[in-house]
Amino acid sequence: MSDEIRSFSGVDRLLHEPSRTIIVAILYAVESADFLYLQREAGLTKGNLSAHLSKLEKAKYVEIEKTYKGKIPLTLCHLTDKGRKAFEDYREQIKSFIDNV
Amino acid sequence: MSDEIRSFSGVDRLLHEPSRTIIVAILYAVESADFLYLQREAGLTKGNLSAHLSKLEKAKYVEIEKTYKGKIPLTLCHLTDKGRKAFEDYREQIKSFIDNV
DNA sequence: TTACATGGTTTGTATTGCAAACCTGTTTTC
DNA sequence: GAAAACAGGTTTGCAATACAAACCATGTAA
Repeated sequence: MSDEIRSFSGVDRLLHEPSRTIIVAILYAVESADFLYLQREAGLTKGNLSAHLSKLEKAKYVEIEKTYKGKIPLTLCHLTDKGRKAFEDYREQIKSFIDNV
Repeated sequence: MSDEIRSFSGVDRLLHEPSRTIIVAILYAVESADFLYLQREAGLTKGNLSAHLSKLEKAKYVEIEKTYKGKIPLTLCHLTDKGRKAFEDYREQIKSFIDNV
């Protein structure tokens, strides 16, 4: 078996969870998104999105900024450099796996 | 966001677990493998491999045949048509995701 | 007989993904 | 101006998971 395939076991588990893959893919494209936009686009419940964002934040993959739009809260999220790189690496690894099966 | 990306949330969870992805990738290539060969190739503990194989068997993705090589047990595994197709679909979905980010 | 491989399976545990319930404030309704 | 409804999230409860360690049944060696 090729190393590309075996190395797949070391894939970034944080990004390998589909909900989070989607969240990060969105953030990768738009640079900044608010909570509700992310929720709609990713098709997640609030609780779910909140939990996933917390994990991504804890890993320093995303930065979360809590502000206000007038008087209502507004949570803005954007990918950090670390998160951006992790996502690029993840894609490379997946791609390499697929190409080597 | 493109549908390819959103549809990623519906990815086959059984195959999306790296250990199982590797197991199935091996079986996809060799048609038939025994337990210990799989263990070495996939780099898993016996317990782990046993558990993953059980899940794949329950989903009818693999067939497990317990025979003997002389007097010692020999467990042979091979992909079913269903498993083969599921793996092909999985790869397509992943590929489509990557290409559309 | 006792020890030690071989080929696995079962058990224990910590982590997870998810939805439902909850919370804090704001706006509307009466 | 109190009560109800809503917006924007967070916390809680639970079932399912991945993993390794312990276990088991059989066969071989000392």
